Amino acid sequence: MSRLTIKDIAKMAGVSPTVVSFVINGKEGVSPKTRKKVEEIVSSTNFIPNLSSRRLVLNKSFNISVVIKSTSNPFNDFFYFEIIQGLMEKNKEYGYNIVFSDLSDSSSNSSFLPDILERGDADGVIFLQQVDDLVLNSINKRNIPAVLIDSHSTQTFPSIKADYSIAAYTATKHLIDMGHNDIAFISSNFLPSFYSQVFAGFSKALGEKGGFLSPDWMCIDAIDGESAYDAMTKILSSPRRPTAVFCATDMFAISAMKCVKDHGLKIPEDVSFIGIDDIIISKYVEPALTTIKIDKKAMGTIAMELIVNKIEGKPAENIIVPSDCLIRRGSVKKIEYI
Amino acid sequence: MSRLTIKDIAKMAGVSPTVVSFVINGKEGVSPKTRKKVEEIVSSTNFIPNLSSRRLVLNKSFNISVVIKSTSNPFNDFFYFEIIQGLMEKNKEYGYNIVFSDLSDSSSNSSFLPDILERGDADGVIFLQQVDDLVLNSINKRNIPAVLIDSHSTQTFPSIKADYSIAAYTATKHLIDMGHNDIAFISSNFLPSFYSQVFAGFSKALGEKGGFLSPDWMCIDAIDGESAYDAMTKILSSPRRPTAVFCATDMFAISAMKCVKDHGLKIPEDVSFIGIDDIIISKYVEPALTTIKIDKKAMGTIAMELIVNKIEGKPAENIIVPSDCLIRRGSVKKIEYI
DNA sequence: TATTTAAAGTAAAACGATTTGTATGCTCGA
DNA sequence: TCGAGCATACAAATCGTTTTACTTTAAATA
Repeated sequence: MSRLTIKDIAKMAGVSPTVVSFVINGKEGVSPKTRKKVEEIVSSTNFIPNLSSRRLVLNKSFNISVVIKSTSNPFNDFFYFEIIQGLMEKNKEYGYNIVFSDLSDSSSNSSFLPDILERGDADGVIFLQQVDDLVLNSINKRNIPAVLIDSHSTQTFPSIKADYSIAAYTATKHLIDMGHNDIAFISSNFLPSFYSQVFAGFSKALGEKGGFLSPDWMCIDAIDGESAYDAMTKILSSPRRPTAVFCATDMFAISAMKCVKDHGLKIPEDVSFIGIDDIIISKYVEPALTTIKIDKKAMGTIAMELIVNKIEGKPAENIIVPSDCLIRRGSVKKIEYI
Repeated sequence: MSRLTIKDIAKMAGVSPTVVSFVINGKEGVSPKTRKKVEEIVSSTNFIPNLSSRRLVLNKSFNISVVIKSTSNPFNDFFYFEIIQGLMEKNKEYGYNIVFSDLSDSSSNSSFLPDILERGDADGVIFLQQVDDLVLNSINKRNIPAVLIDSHSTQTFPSIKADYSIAAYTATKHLIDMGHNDIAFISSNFLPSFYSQVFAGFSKALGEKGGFLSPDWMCIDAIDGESAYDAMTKILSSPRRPTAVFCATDMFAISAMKCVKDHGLKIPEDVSFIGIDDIIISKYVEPALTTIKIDKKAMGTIAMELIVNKIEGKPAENIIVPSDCLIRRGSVKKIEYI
């Protein structure tokens, strides 16, 4: 027994397929009486119109492609998953298929795009994290509705970003409020936009209080856990030791903390730490990491809204999610001046 | 300018659409000469046949639904993501769309299935983690090819499982080999199959060496981080203290370790710990957790193979992935008997 | 009552592929 | 030379919807 078609329903209701289609799609031109009759049959038979044929005639795939880079470091997985939960939750309102693709699979073709986009099998695409400009160019050429999440791209696409300047400011200010004056800085300059935001926020807070900024304590080229560890080693080898370390990401913070512990120092007694992101691990390291929460789930729900707007031809602006939520945990010591 | 169709290609090649279709699908009945001509035009125009129409005529969605429970605890995210990476990697060979759905969205309908399955818009489905029997019944009724990952269901579906009996045995044996005799046990009995495997492995190892099994140290009803913490509290309050704790999951281990630290005891000097799973966090806690690796990525790639076999009508057996890989880190102390 | 107008319903043509059945041309053997 | 047999190629039907253009029916107007 194969699935019911619209013709079957039409026959059962004693009307033409057109009427059934009208009823299902809530269109005008059907009398209340027949509308009701059709509706009853539709619901009693649990009829759902065949999606393949709708796709064909409407020239719409009902797919939204979500692109990730599986080659990135495992810490990103935490981000991804929270974002994805946001996407899926919001999508319940829309009913698209959320299709995952990995950017690395584009090696097969020449356009740098995942296969699903190449085939024209998605109504829109959401990119998680940083995307290559080559990819975005292809997207532009093909006129595919796209939304970027947390990307520091020069291209103009609707995007959802965190304000890392505010995050860095909030974090640094907290250190200062807790009595710290000698603060080290570990960040990445790999993404210029990210870096300039972080540095702006950091130095603004420091400037307000006339804090001390030692070149020995400035590390701007961390890129992963290892390099953050190395950066911390260098900072510890400088003549003076900072009382606190500001880290542009929780990942940097966790690795740098490990370095400090390996040197036999105590956190936060000897050195305090603060990060940005609030990844899941941060709650479980010893001591738990004080950090600024970046609400990835919210980024997901907003991304879903934006992409659907874009698909439907409505305007889709850039959104910046609040990024000043301080999560106090155990990695920052309050310095009392007696 | 809209996409090329098979008719356009046919016209350009001076043949009928039938021939183009045959060439694209590698079918017999086309002369080498025309085949070559068509192939050239197809590749020079980058022609890709419209998927929607293929779906309609072939009655195939080219979608595989991957079902997760977003309501589960955040630790699961780690599993999920590794599995998903395995799925996607293997899928490069097949070219399906990997579509995510959340089981909790089934509240809208009465069949307990995610919408995509309800609509008949997936050729198969992969369930991550434990699934309700109600759901599986619906799947059975609808004859949807399905594969279960790491599920302890009574129903018969092709599945990919870890052997937690071997894992527990390997873990416990390691503790014994390291000189431990007094070993506590923290597990969940929420899933009977999981529990019986874990206990079998644990007690087998203990039995071989005539180890000591104290009822004070047996906790079988942990369910999450909190309850594992509480279980550990109880164990510590017993008259004698174990030298090591076996935990059925890394999550339990990490929480129980926290409890031990909160009691002012040292790991592994005072108490040793071993877990099962090797989730990402385990590497970052203090001390890093010694554990048995469950290869989630492999489970993903195998799941993809199984579901495609099932879809294509080939046999798909049950697979048990090796579960005896010990990851030695810092949470187990070697007891020297002088 | 005759005529106009709006409302309700339908038949048929799309959408773009696959596939079946048929026609054409060619080679080969008798 | 004729027909059988085979390899190629094609026309047309099909999948299940949506949508356009048209027909019927009923109500409203004069």
